[in-house]
This record gives sequence, structure tokens and C-alpha cells, in this order.
Amino acid sequence: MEHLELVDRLYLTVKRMILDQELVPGQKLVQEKLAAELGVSRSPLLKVLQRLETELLVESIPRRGMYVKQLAATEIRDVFQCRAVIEGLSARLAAERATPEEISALRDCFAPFVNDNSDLEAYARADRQFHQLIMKYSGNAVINRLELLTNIHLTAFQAGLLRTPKDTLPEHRSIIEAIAAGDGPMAERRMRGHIEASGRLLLPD
Amino acid sequence: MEHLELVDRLYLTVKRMILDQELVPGQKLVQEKLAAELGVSRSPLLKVLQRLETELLVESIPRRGMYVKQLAATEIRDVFQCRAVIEGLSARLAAERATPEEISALRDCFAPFVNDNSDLEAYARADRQFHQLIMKYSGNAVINRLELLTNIHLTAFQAGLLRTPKDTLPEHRSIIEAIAAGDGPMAERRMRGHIEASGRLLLPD
DNA sequence: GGAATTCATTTTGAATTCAAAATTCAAAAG
DNA sequence: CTTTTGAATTTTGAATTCAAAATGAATTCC
Repeated sequence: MEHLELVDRLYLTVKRMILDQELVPGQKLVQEKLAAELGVSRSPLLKVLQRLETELLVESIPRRGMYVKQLAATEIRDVFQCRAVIEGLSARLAAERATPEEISALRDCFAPFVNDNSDLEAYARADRQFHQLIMKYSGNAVINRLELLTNIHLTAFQAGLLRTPKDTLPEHRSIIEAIAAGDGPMAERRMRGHIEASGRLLLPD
Repeated sequence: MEHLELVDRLYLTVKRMILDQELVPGQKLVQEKLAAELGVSRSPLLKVLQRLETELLVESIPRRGMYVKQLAATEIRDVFQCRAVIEGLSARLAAERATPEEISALRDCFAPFVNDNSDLEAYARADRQFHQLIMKYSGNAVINRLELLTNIHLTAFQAGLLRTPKDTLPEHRSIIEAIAAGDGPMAERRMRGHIEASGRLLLPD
């Protein structure tokens, strides 16, 4: 992390602070104050806050200030709807082009949990890793720029914690098998169903 | 446009300059120079360039500079793949909730072209309007923030000009009819097919 | 003649300054 | 006692300044 540009380091720091609730939803981010706490000036901080705004983590109200974004229920629903089709696309593309090594890496995500589901924290991390890898293996550079759609994962409602491993592990395995079989449409349908199921649980309409 | 904040006016100005090729792909955007031409300082210009970077219109190379983005063929393919599923989702949602007035507005987009297809410029504008309206009528706020996916339209390869009205008008009409009938899955399939067809034409693999 | 090196110039990244708008708080009016 | 007004303070938006890195050109070396 030390070799990164200042703005990139700052970005990771502030993002972490928001995801860890060190900065809480609704809280005003007074630029001079936050910059001082972080040991920088407003210039790089402002860049970071603007970037986080496009990721739906910060909200800017002109001439009023920047706030940690409080996601409304409808926005969470909207994100899940988008994720379902974008990650469905990812799974289809991954099925068409994943190498044997990449398929192994997907299987490895959940290997530790086949016999022991008890560590929910570790399972949630594996879940995030699984979704990230499929987007990466899609080979679609645009998908991988849509950070906006991946941040939901990371907030209080951890996708991996919405449902138990008992429910989601079989879904994950069936997605991996469709990708391993090179069956794009099947992989797409399964991924889409998987995310829609999580979304429905989060928002029972 | 006069009542907007400076950054928002500047954003529209610079975006227009890029889309009109007044600033050409690959061109370096020297901040001080461009700011002076636009009668502002670097601060607001930098915000604008950063925003355009998230929209895939500008590329930033750290400590080197900002450049008008030259989209590679693979990136255009990637954008079309994403658009196909996101606008497919939009059409499905619009089918589920569009009002009679909204459906009329969709029909009105292409009313001028039923008997006369000759004004391609006007048809391209109607095409963009049609896609924008469906995203709006989806009621999904996140879709409407993904500007990244709508800019392709506006560059040299105008989606509406990729294929002739003779080809696309029937597709547009069939999408509208699915929405009017409240048939979400049908609207989704048709929109997706419509955009995939344009994408294939642009990139014959 | 061409490659490498040094130095001046340009440009970016970051901090600071300044002006205008928003907020706060106290005093006055109803 | 509540509401309104207005001045002091804070905060944002924008311009400017400063330092460090990158660029480019001239000169030296091979």
C-alpha cells in the first residue's frame, strides 16, 4: 500500500473507515476536519470523496457538504437488481472462457467449508472472493469498473451473512459446475437466481 | 444551464467537446491550458475530468496527465455486453410499472418516422431518447447513474446509425408493445436481443 | 552519426489562500 | 414563550501558490 499514489492510499483508508462504520451513515464529512485527521489537505481528500460518491458510499449536496451515504431500501433493491443481471453476465462469460486453473480457484474458495460451516466470518470473505473472481474471469473490463455494484457486499448487510452456508453453498457449487461445464446460459441463470434470492431476503417487498 | 453549479456547467461543456470531437481521442488535456480556454481554474476542471474518467470518456495516467479516451474494440464490446443486460433489466422493470402516459411517450419517440425514414440524424436522436426513457421508466435509480453505459451512444459510432431505421424500427416497436402489454420477460428478451444485434454489427468478432 | 546525460521548462500533485454561501447563536420583536 | 432578524463563525467552492516529477532540448560522449 505504501507505493501507491497518495489519493489511492487515501481512497482505501476512507473507504475502509466507511465500511467499518468508523464514519457512520448520515454523518457529515467536514473536509478540513477530516483532512487534518488524515494528515492531508483538502485537495486529495476531495478527489477521494468524489470517487466514493460514484460508488454510492458518499453523498454530496452542493454548497451543503458531503455525507456518508445512507442507503434507502429502494436503492438496495436497485443495486441487487443490477447485480443480478451484471453478475449473471459475468458468470456466462466466465463459463465461456475460464481456464482449468481459474475453475480450480473458484472451487478452492469454498473448499474449507465443505465439512465445517461454523466460521461465518470466513465464509462471508470466501463469498466476496467468489463473486470478485467470477467478475474478473469474465474478461469484461467494464464490469470490473462498476465498483458501485460490489460495495453493497461490504456494508452491514453482508451478502454472505444474509443466508446461511447451508442455503448458499449448494448454489455456489451449482454455479461453479455450470462454469466448469462451459454452459454459459446455465451459469447465467443460476447466478442470477442466486443474487435475486439474496435480494428478496433482504427486501421482502 | 445558467442556474447550474459551475462544475455542472463545465461538465456539460467538456463532455460536449469530447463527443463533438473538438477534443479528439488520444489528445492530452493539459489542465492549465484547457482551464484557461474555458475561463476557469484547474480546481473545477479537475473535478470534471475525474467525473468523465468514470464515464470512460477520459483516461488518467498518474503523474503523466489526462487524455481523451480512445476506446479499444474490446472495451466497446464490453460496454455493449453490459448495456444489453442492464437495458434488458430496464425494459422488464418498465413493463412492470410504466403508466399509459409513459407508454404513449415511448410510442411518440418514433411516430415521426413511421412514414418517413429519411432523416437519419433525427432518428438517431429519437433512438437515444427511447433508450433514456426506458431507463427512466424502470424506476431503478442505480441504472440511471450508470452513465458509463450510455456514452457509447453518443460517440462516433452512434447506435442509431449502426443499422438502418428499416431494421431497427420494427425492433423498437416490438419492445414498446411488450412493455405496453406488461410482459416483463418478453420486453427484457427483446431489448437484450436488440442491443446484442447492434453490438454484433459493430464488432463482427 | 547516434546514444546518453545534464539542465531548463512544463506540468502535475498537493497545500494554501480567498471569496461567497451556509450555519449558528444571540438578541429583539411579537 | 416562540419566532424572527442579523452578525459572527464555519464551511464550501474556486483560485492561486509551491514542490516534485516529467518532458524536452542542448550538449557531451562513444
